[in-house]
Amino acid sequence: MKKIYEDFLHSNQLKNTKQRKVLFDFVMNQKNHFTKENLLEYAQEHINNLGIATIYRFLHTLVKSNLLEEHEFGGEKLFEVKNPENHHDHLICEKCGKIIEFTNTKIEHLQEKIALEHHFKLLDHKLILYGTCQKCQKK
Amino acid sequence: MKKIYEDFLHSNQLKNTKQRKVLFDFVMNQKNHFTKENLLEYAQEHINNLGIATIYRFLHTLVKSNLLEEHEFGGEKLFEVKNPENHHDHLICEKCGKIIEFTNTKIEHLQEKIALEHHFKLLDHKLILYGTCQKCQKK
DNA sequence: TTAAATGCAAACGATTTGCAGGCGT
DNA sequence: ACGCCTGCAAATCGTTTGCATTTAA
Repeated sequence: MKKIYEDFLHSNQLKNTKQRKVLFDFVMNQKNHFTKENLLEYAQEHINNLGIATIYRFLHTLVKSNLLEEHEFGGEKLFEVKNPENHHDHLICEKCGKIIEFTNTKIEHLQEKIALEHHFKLLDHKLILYGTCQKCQKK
Repeated sequence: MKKIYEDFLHSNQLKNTKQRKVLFDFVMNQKNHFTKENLLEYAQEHINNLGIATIYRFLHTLVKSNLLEEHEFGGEKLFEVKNPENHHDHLICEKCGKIIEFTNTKIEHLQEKIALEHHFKLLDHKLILYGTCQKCQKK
């Protein structure tokens, strides 16, 4: 993962600055979703005067490099490390915001079939289920 | 549809102003997606000095009343008349932006199953397939 | 009559941009 | 040394809000 990133930087004549190193360290260790504030907070503990613009520029870079995925679930944008071998979709509780990840190969196959029927080449998809989790149903 | 809307207005002590009438006329005749600019353009042909704030307030009202659905596909927000009997998902060409609507009951059933497995009560879902349409593949 | 709605402009939050100086290669 | 990168502040974009005035019921 780190290697892919550094190769990406190199092949695009991008420099591995100390800001990017810190930012990438944070991202690489995220198992779940994170916001730009999470990233900013971490970064500012390590680098003085780190500007918000750097955060935005970095996130764009990672999304373009296909190492990060951007979600807009509820209000704020969430980012997540994109791992092709570990694709998943999301089930979200509308009351408490809890996010559950799932995969379903049957649905994925059906998606391919639908794309085919419309002569599309399928590149990506986004499936979000909104509901109420068990705890919130009881309340 | 118009009746549902007027009932909604009445039961919420909302007034059927000339602005809302014009705005609703536009919305009611949309078979596909439209943007707030589409709505604004139409409305300003009929009413002088119609402010953008009125557009936003009207759209909120309709979304709350459950007569409109809001999408955030690519860049700008799209609105669409919400018809429970005609639910559908979207297949989008990433090159030309073409949007195709589809329904697939098998997928819907699988979604219910997934929600059940996680003890969620399923309320809504959003499925978007991104791909390249036939025309754009040839280019 | 009176509560809600409108237009306007100012306020707002998130994101982007231009630029002068700094830093990695 | 060169060109990319950064921090900063100003600019921008979409959207929201406060307020004085108008309008539907």
